[in-house]
Amino acid sequence: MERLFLNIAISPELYLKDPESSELGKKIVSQSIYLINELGFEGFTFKKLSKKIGSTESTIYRYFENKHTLLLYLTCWYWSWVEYKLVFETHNISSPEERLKIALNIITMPITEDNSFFHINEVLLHQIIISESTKVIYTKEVDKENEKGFYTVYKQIVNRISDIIIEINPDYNYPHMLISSTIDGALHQRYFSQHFPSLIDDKNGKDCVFSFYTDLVFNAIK
Amino acid sequence: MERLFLNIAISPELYLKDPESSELGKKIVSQSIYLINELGFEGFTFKKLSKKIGSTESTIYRYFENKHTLLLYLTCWYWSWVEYKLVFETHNISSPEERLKIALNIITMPITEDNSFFHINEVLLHQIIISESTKVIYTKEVDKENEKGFYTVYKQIVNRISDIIIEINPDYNYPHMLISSTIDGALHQRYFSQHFPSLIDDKNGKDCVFSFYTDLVFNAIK
DNA sequence: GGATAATGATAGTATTACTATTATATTTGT
DNA sequence: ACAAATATAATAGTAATACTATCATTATCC
Repeated sequence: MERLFLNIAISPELYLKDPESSELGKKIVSQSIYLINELGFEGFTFKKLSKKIGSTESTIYRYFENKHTLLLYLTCWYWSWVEYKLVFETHNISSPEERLKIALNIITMPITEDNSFFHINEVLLHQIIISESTKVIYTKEVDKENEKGFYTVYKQIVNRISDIIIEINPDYNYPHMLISSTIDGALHQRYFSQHFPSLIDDKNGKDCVFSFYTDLVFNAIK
Repeated sequence: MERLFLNIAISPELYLKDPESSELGKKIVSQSIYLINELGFEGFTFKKLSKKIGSTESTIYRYFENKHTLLLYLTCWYWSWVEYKLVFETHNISSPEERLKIALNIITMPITEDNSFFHINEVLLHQIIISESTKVIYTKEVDKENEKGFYTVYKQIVNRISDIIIEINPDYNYPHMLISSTIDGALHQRYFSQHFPSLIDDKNGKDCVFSFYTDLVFNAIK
């Protein structure tokens, strides 16, 4: 993908001070990605992050309410980036089957290179989405956070791809469930391939997560 | 399901003292289920649990190393119970298609009644599996815990159902991935139906999670 | 009835997840 | 260039969490 000047817009309710507005803010975000990967979300603290970036705990608290909100910020960034790729790469392609293939590629394939659009390492962010993002949603605060619109980007992605499915087969009954279970399942399968390889069927050389879901989706809707 | 005298065997490495061996132990397990549901796993502490059961923190620590291990114990119990149901209900059924349907029913349908075999409320335990069980597996300790065999029951379930699939269609390439993604996807979709209903396609009266996955699996393997 | 084991009561520690205060830089407007 | 505003650093403090340790008190078991 070529280098572009684009901005990923994140809901201002997710931060106290926009981390994009200062060098320190960008450092908080970029270094948190390394640290969460290294320590896991449970082991990650603002104190450790402040030490890593040579700042203080209280300064980080001026940007983010707490570490949960920071993780939510990162996941929103990720899904906004995925949505951008989705729109960009399916643009001007008339065949809905072709568009669906591209979409499945985007949501199920591993991120292998960091495009360095931003101060954000996309490869490591993807790894956080795989290993830590369920912790954002599985809390007692989901409904409150959902009302605030923090999950709308994710829902938009599901809706966009569902629309392609309905275009291909208007009679298919479960487009949303098919896509949300593909998105989340693909992340889950990547985690499994890292930790429970016996549950992964990868005989052939191809990326089995991608081919499994492509096969699954096209068989389901045809 | 009829009342039976059966024991669910849990790896002794999961506890310091077997909670099944005393009334207090059973109380710890049974009441933890209510409290985790009420507070969420993050809000749940041994201190609060000890207060609820009229005991002390240190006593609970004599049974379980920490709250993570207790949750792991609960999930192992749940999957052992599911495996038991799987074996029992598919027994003596010759048609693999029929057995697959039964298996899909067991892994995707909601638990609506508490059979009271035990001191464990299965309806609430299922809710914990839906809302909290990802937290057991998505930690930095997965590999270590996997080596200790804490996830073998889950893997056995996947293998059992995969075997049925191979019996139906020996050429299907992704039996393990299909089943693990169905098991986890069904839990995920139940959570979504509780918190993100717009992503659930339930036009007809039937249980859409069950019918979605039945449709999906049979189309994938045929 | 004495030994053994289980539980209760209490105390203590390091860490976490913050909040508050003040001092020192840095930026900005004029 | 200089005052005013703002951002950050340094430090301290608090309540809660996740434990560990000790010792007294009850049950139970041979």
